[in-house]
Amino acid sequence: MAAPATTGCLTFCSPSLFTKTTTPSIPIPKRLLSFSFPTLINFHYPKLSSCCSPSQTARFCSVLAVVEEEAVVVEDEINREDNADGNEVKDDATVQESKNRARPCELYVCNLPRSCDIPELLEMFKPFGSVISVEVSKNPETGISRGCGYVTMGSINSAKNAIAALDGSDVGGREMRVRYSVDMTFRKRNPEALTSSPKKTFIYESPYKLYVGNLIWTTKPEDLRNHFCQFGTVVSARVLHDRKGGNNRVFGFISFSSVAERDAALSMNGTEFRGRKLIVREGVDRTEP
DNA sequence: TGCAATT
Repeated sequence: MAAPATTGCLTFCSPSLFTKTTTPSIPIPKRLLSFSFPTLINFHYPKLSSCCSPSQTARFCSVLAVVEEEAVVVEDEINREDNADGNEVKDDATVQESKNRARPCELYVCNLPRSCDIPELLEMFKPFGSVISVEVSKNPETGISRGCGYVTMGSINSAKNAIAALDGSDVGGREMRVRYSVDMTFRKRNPEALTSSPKKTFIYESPYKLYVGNLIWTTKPEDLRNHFCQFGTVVSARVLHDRKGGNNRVFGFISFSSVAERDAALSMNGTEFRGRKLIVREGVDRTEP
């Protein structure tokens, strides 16, 4: 039997996080999740086995987190003691922690070709918003992909868009499935859970939103994002198609991380984008209740 | 290598 791999790579986003995770009591953060920090630090763990139990190591060697732009650690499950008998005894704190594990932007991806790895997955999801993390589940002994993985997006909106665009699409001859990830701790293999959407609605778009009209038919969210990122951090980009009543218009919404960025982007009104004069004005907030 | 898979 091949020895389990002992290397992994985690990307951190702030110095304090880095410091915290390198203390002996909390050797490795289990999860990387959303929201902004300014600094990205790459940190490699050459010897996971020296600070984790074998089972924990096995879990970890199948995970490689790729973090772009923003992230923060919210859990340190790896530090939890293994039960000596191997029995699943969960204390109240553990149960509570799992219940609190709201991951509305995390997607479960399956039916991937075994050859599909993190960079390829990242490329597929990037057009739909900032990608917080990409993981591919692998057999720790063989290192071969299990054909499924997790992609955490930076917003519910980008998660939704990614599902809409990517679920059922062809990846290497297979029909890739993209669903919201669900916590399997309490409801193992519940088929309904596969189609469930997050209970909690967080922020779909930032309040600093603009309407962008008069787009050409082929405009994609990433085109909008690329065009407007010169003004700062694009939180979300959406493109809508309206062909009702003889209309054939394409418009979109773009949101920024600050009012200053939003205001700067207003200057695009009347400018040309792919042969058409853009209409850019303040977006009406129609966030769902 | 696969028709279900959940870190």
